[in-house]
Amino acid sequence: MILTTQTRKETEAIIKQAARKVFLQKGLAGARLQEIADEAGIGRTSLHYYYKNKEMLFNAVFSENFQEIKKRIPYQLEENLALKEILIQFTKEYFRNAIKNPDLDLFLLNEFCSHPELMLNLIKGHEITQFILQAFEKSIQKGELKGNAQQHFITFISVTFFPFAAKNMIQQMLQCSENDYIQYMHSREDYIVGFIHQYFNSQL
Amino acid sequence: MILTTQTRKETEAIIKQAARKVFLQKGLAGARLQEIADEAGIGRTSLHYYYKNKEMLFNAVFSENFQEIKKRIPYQLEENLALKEILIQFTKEYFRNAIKNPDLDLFLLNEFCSHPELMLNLIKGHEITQFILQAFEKSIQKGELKGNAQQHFITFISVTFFPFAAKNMIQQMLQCSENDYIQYMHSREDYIVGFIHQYFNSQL
DNA sequence: GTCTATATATGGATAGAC
DNA sequence: GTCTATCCATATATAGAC
Repeated sequence: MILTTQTRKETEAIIKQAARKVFLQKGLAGARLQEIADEAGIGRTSLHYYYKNKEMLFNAVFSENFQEIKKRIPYQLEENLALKEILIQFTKEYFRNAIKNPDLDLFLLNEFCSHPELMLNLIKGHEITQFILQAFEKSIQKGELKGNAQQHFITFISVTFFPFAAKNMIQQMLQCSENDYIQYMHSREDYIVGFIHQYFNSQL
Repeated sequence: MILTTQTRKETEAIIKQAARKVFLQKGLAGARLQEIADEAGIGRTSLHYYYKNKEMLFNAVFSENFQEIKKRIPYQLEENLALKEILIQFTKEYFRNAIKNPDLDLFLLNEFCSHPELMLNLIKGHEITQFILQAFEKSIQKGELKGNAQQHFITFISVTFFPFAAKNMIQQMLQCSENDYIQYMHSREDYIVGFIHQYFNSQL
């Protein structure tokens, strides 16, 4: 670490980055303040100077991860864009950001179990879920799609979200390196666009 | 709880079931022995009579979950079954078992992160992954499918596995009860069969 | 703002009566 | 085989010197 005079904000940023790494790997219960302090290169008790306790540190980190996930989701989608276009835009934006941070997805999935109230807020503050779900419903009404909006929706988030959440599982199933995995995800973006087109064609 | 004379095995079964519930929910680090004991209806310290410590209890439970996942996977698939049939049979068998135990899927996903070596064994002992992957490759060679076997494979496990791993997330996104979720998963089985048929048709 | 020392809380493990 | 009491380790949190 380079010795310079750091502002409080800078030190906090270093701590949060260290904490993020440990929390994503070990979870809230499994993370040790010692490990976070080591990772940040400061004394363990100094952590308390910046963040009163573990939970507040977790919340600080979490609310940033939270923002990061939001950034993956294009909320400027126009109202009367065709469903196909909505899905394609969503996918591109999501992939662009998720490839950089695939660890966040599994973390989120776990948070939905352990802190459902918090996650409900994330969803509610940001009505993309309802927007896409309703777009599916409209599309069914228009006769572009058959069947059930919920099932289509589940399929869509499965093929986009899961490959990131299951990063480690996929690597081991395909017996490939991390680099190979990243390659697969890069080419998966185009694959999904094709998948969306076929999904609509085959339903007619 | 009904008071009868229990054999050691029976008591162990009760403890493991209680422990399973708590471990799946909280993970190894987050689980409290007190909670497991309460759930099992015995004293906290009595746990130690049956299992020396937390880790041994965890391993006992884990090795059973391990068996349970194996049961979901039909390994008696015939060699020259058509890919479409392989996928349909796999899906039916998987859903039949996963609906009863959707919690296991997220647990597994996490284990692939925290204990990759163990999980690799699970995969290797049971070559279903390679079998399906190769079936995709053969199908591409035969001209039934276009594109990349790995991408098709990832899509297939995404649409089958993810809806269980993301149980809580889906419930909150769709703002539905647990019963509604189970209903969706029951009807999803047929949806997936349709999905598989369309997947092949649209590729021609 | 960081360190040493120390307090406190929690939870896991053991001993021994019954 | 279960309970009470107790111990001990770990990890979080605080106080106060520097």
